[in-house]
Amino acid sequence: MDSRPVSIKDVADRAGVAIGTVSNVLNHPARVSAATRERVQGAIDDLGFVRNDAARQLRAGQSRTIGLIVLDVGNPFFSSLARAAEDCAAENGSTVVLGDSGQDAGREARYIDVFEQQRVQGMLISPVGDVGPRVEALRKRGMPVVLVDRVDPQRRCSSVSVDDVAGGYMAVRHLLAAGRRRIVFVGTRADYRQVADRLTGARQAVEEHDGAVLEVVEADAMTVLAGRDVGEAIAQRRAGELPDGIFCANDLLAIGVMQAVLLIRGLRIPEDLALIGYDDIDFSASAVVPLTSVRKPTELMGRTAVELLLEEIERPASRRRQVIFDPELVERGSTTALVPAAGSPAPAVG
Amino acid sequence: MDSRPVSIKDVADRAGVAIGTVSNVLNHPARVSAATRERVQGAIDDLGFVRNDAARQLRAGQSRTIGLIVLDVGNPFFSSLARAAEDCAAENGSTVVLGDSGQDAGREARYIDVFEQQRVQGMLISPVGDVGPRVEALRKRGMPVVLVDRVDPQRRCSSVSVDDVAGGYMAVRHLLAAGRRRIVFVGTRADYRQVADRLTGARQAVEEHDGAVLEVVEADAMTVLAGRDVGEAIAQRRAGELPDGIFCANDLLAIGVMQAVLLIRGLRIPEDLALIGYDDIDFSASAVVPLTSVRKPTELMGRTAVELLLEEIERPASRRRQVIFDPELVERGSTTALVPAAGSPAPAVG
DNA sequence: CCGTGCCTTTGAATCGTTTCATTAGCACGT
DNA sequence: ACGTGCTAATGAAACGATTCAAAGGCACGG
Repeated sequence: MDSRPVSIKDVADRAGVAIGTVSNVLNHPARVSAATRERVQGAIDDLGFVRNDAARQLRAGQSRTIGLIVLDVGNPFFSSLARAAEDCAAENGSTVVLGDSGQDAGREARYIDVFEQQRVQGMLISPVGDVGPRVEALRKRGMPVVLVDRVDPQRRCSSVSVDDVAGGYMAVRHLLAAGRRRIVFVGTRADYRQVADRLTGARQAVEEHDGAVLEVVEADAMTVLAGRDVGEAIAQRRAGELPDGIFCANDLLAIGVMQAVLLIRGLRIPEDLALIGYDDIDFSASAVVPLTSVRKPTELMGRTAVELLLEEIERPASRRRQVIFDPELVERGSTTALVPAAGSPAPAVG
Repeated sequence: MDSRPVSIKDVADRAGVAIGTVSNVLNHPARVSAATRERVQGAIDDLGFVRNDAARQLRAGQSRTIGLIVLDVGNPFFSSLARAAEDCAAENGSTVVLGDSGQDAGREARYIDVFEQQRVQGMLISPVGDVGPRVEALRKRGMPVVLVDRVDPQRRCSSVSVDDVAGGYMAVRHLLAAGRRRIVFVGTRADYRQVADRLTGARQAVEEHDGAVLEVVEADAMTVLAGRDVGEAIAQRRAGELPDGIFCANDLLAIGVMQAVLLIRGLRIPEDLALIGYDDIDFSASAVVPLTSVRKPTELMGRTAVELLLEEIERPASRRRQVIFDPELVERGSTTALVPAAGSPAPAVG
C-alpha cells in the first residue's frame, strides 16, 4: 500500500513530461503552456505529491524558516511575541519554528545546533545566560541573529528590548499624578536587572517631585503568595504609616498585595490606596479591582525582531540596531476611580 | 570574510582524507583510526563545520523531527504538554518543533504543509475543526499522526485525551463527600462538548446520591467576569435558597464566583459554600482562598502522545490506540478546611 | 523553400551528505 | 615468497529538486 514517497520524477512520468517541466509548473507557471500545466497539476493531485523541502533547500542553499528560541513558551509575553513574529514572518513568506529553552542553557544550545543544521535563515533568541560566546560563534559562520528582550553589551547583533527604567518611571509618575505621595516599591532583592531597572525609574520619578517619599519593601519572591505577605505586613501598620500608593515589580506581587489589604484591613482601592503592577498579565484585568499595570509592547517587539532579522538577511553588511521600546501604561480601577465608559453617550449637561 | 558555508569536502581537503572518511568520523567513529579521527576533528573545529541537515535528510529519506501543532501556545495546558513532549522526544533522539495554529484553520493547514514538506517523522496535532479530511490525506501519504486532546471518531489514528465526564463526576463526588447536597453547576450553554461532558459527569454523581440536587446556572462566557455575574446573582439569594456547593466548568468562572460571594455576601469558603473549578490553572493555587480544581495529566499526555507516535513510526502496521486519561482532583482550601501540612510532625496525642 | 524569432520543453549538472562495494596496507602463518 | 585475514580508507552512486543552456516546434516574412 505505502510505497515510497512520491517524487517529482513520478509526477513527470505520469504526466508524460520532463522533470524540469514539473519544476517549472511549481516555480514558474508562466513559462508553461496551459495544457501542460493542467496535465501536470492533475498528476500532482492524483499522486498526492508533496515537495521535498530537504532537496529544495539543498539546492537553494538556504531555507525559508526562522528559528525562535524563547525562555518559556508558557509565559504570555513570549507566546504573544511568538504569535506576532509568526504573523510578520508569514507576510514575508517565511515560517517561524519555535523552540522552548525552558531557561536551560543545554536546551538552548541544542536548539541553536538544530536550527543551524537546518540552515534557518536566521534566529531570534531570548538568551538564557551569557550571550557572548555562543552568538559570537554563530555570527562568525554568517548566521544572522537578533536578540529578544536583551541587548548585546558589545552591540554585535541587533536586539529588541524594553526600557524598564522608563516603565518604573511612568508607573510612579502615574501614582504621583493621582495625588499620591507616600509611595512603596515592592520587589525582590535587586539581583534581577529588570527589577533593579524598575526601581531606578521609580526613584527618578520620586526625586523629581517635592514632598514625595519612596520606601522599598523587599518580597521573598515574585509571586502572589509573597505579595500577600508583604500586603499583610503593610495592612497592619498604624494609620499614619500607611502608604497611599504601592508600585509592585510585577502583577503577581500586586495581586497578592491587593488580596491582603482588601481582606485584612478592608482598605478601599484606589481611594485609600492606589496600586499598580507590571507586565499586565491576563489576569490583571479581572482582579477584584482591575489592576493598573505597565505593559510591554509585545506584538510590536515580535514584528520588529523579525523585521530586523529580515533586513540583516537581505543586507548582511547593514548596521546592527538596538531597538528599545517604551512600555505602555494600562490604566484600570486600582489607581483611578471609575468613570463612565468611553463608549456611552455623554449626558446633556443641565 | 564570509565565504560560502563550510562543507564536508572542505573538511576532507584540509584533513587530507576522502569525503567518506569524514562522514565516517561523524557517523561511525569506531570505523576510523584514532589518529585520523583526531585530525578530522581538528579540521572540523578549525573550519567551524556544521552538518547540512538538508543533505543529510535527503539521503536518509526522513528527519529526526516531530511536528507539534497546538491551538494556542499561550494556554498553559499546551505549553506544559509541549514541554513534556520535547523532553520525551529528546530522550528518543528526536526534536520537537512547535507550530501555533491560534485556533485558525488556515494557519493549521500551513503548518501541516510545512511540516510535511520538511518530512517530519510524524505530527502531533490538536486540531482546530473537523479532523477528517486533512488527516485522511496525511495518512494516505503514510504520515503518522497522533491527535491530542481529541479523539478521531473513525479511530483512524491514535489519540490522547481526557475523560471530562469522569472529571465532572469526581468534582461533584468530592462535594458530596464533603457533605454538600445543594449543588450548582456553572457553565456556558452546552455547545462546547467539554462543558457538556463535565455536566454529564456531574449529573451522574448527583443521581447516585439520594437527597442531593443539582441546579444548572448558565454563564455568558468562560471568564472571570461572567463568573462574577453568576456569583453576584447567587449571593443575593435568600438564605434558604443558597447552594452549599458550586462546581464551575472552569477555573476562571470559579474565581469570578469566589470574588463575588466573598465580597458581596461575605460568605465563608468552604464553611458556608464549597467551590470547585476545572483545569487547575496556575492562578488557582494563589486565589484568596486556594481553589480546588480538576487537572488534566498534562505531562503524561505529552509523553504518551510522543510514545504513541514513535511506536507508529517504528511499526506502521501496529494498531492505533485511543488513550483516554482520567483527570486528577487537586484538593485545596475552597472545599476542605485547612489541616496541618502533611510534612509537619504529628503532635503526640494526650 | 528557407531563415528568423519566439515560445515551450528538455536533459544534464548541481547542491552536501551517506552508503557500500572496493582497494590499499599490513601482519602473520606456512 | 605467498596466500589469508583484517582494519582503514577510498570514491562513486544515490537522494530529489532547481536551474540553465540548448534543442525542438511553429508561424511568418522574404
